[in-house]
Amino acid sequence: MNNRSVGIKDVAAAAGVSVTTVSHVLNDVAYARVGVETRERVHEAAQRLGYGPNRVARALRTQRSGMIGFISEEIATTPHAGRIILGAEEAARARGYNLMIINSTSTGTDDSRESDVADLLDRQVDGILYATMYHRKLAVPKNLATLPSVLVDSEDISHTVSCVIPDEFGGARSAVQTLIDAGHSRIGMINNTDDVPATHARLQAFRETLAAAGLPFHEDLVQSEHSEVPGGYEAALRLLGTDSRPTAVFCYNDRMAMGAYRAAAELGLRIPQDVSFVGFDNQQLIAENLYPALTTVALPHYEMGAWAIENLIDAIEGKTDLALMAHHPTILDCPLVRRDSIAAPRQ
Amino acid sequence: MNNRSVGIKDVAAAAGVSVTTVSHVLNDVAYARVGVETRERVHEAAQRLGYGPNRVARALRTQRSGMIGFISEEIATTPHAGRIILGAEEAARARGYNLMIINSTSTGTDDSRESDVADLLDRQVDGILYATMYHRKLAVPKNLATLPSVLVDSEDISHTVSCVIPDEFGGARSAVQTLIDAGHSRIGMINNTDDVPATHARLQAFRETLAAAGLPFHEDLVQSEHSEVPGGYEAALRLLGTDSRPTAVFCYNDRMAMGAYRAAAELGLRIPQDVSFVGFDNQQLIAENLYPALTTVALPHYEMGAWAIENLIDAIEGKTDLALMAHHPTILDCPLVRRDSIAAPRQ
DNA sequence: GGACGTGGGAGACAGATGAATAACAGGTCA
DNA sequence: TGACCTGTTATTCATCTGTCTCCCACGTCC
Repeated sequence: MNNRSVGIKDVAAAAGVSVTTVSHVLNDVAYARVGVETRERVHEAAQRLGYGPNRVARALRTQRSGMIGFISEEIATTPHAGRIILGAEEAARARGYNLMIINSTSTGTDDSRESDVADLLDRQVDGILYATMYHRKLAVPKNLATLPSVLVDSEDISHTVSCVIPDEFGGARSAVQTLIDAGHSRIGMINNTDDVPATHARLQAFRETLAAAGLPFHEDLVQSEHSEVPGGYEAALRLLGTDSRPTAVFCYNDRMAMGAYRAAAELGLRIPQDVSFVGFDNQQLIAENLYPALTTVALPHYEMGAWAIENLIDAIEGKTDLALMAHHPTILDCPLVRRDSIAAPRQ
Repeated sequence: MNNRSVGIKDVAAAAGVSVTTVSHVLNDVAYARVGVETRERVHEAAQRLGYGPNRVARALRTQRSGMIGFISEEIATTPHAGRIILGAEEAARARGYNLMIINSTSTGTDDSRESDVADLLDRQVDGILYATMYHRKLAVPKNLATLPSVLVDSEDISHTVSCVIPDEFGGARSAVQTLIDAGHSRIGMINNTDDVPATHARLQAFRETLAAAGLPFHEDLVQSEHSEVPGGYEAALRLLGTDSRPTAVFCYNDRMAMGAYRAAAELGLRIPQDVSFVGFDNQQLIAENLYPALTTVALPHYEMGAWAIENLIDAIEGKTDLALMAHHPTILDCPLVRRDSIAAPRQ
């Protein structure tokens, strides 16, 4: 189909017109006046030869590469990256853009981060999507602001780059509310110990949602540990290993919930009959495969990737001004994914 | 640092020489003779202005874009994609290349696959890496063979495109051998029902390894199911729910092992005291977090990504001929990752 | 016969690279 | 002493593949 080495010249020769005319016809240039019959000859020739415009040459002339740089931290270590890439890639392709991927390390120096951006700049990308693997506030490379760019899952300390983040608070609220709606009044939380926005927002939502329902908040029903499976296990042991245990637990993430499941099993507690759980992150490998399957809150990674690209392209094409959104992050919903880990408390 | 809109012309003007001279100096062209003092002026000017060559213009002129197309199926659905991307990206960057990512669906038509490739061809990529998410034999898009390309984790039916795949057989052999070495003589296997190379190779390795150790093969100690957690659970119930149960089980993958863990727990069997397990895939989220942590075989996704890029670039730069390797796939090791799910059988 | 409408082409241009060549100092030879 | 050669240093010009801004040719109409 698409033979390499067939250029606009070949099409022009085949159609018996000049390259200018071919360009005009194929790009459907508004001001160009070309006869209907000529247009057909051009289209037919292009089709027959399998002509596709050389995007590199076009980029040089138009100063638009149609490429968007995608910088991601730690691409391989979390499944989240894949969802962001997918959302971004599909959105980009739908509008005729492609993605160039660069993997950055979260341990990199400012200089290395800046040179990652410089790399993309040399490639003449039209915009940059900068993704981090968990929600935090960071100092972006200085040169990032030289073209349209969007931060995914993080906030720019200086508020110069616009960003899109998940609604931690709302997600946590619906998680807790679901437990309340199921009839629970003594609810515990297993939290993270890291000082990141999610830790604080989810705890805050936990407290406020309880308060809104007229339920008391007990300090000792919140146990914090490192946000991995072993941490969840330890925290759950403390939380559930007493007579005054909660009948439901909101876990900081699905990994901690996985640890909590084991703690419950060891304590002889059945899920959800004896204790209900709700997680956060919707890591499918875990949430779908735990037994019983875990009800959890999904992070909108796909949606954030797509949102970022849509707005980036709008900015590139002059339809939006990203600077206007830079001061306040865009917040996307974290929907609850219902599975089987919640039941009414036993009387 | 890197200001956009500073071109070779600006450097030339600043250094008081022609653009050609700047090009010669910065590219360290062998045949160009430029005085030492002039060279210094050029370097100093380039440095001062923060000049970086416009890769698009260079690509047009040299007919080399320095970009490699990366087509992946189902980027988001498995963590494997991330490892391949990471291996590929790091290898590419180390040699001055960048990656353009395209997501393809395994359900796509031949036409859509061909147009994915055409997209990359229009972008003038120097080579293409085509990755699938599980090992199988497939018909590659016809236009893939028009430039250097490598298939990752799959084989080309027609043997025209070279490929790199995991050593399924060797990996399965070391898994089974480890069980034998631990003292087990009655070993079961939980297999997949899909007709893919891994299913057959792993079963074959299972039989041959038992035979090599002088152990008998019992038909009923191999149970097959759909290769997900529920399948593993069902198969394990059949395998372990009898008096003549094996003392160790080799699982087709870590997800099936996860299901098997639950079956063992329900049957009151302790791992590894009553039954040992070994998995396949090394899906960290599962293998590290099951209790006890799962000993398993790692698939060399990172290594396959890196190998593919190295050989692709060698071919692009004329250092290798990929066609020579096309007839036989390159096979990479699947190392065993020891954790805590294997013990000696009880007397 | 000049304005105007229509169909299409010539040539500059984007930012680099590479082959060919100019400019010049110094040396050689008749 | 002038013609010629040589080696060094750097420049000019063409090229890569499209796009885009004029500009031209031709007919027609008042």
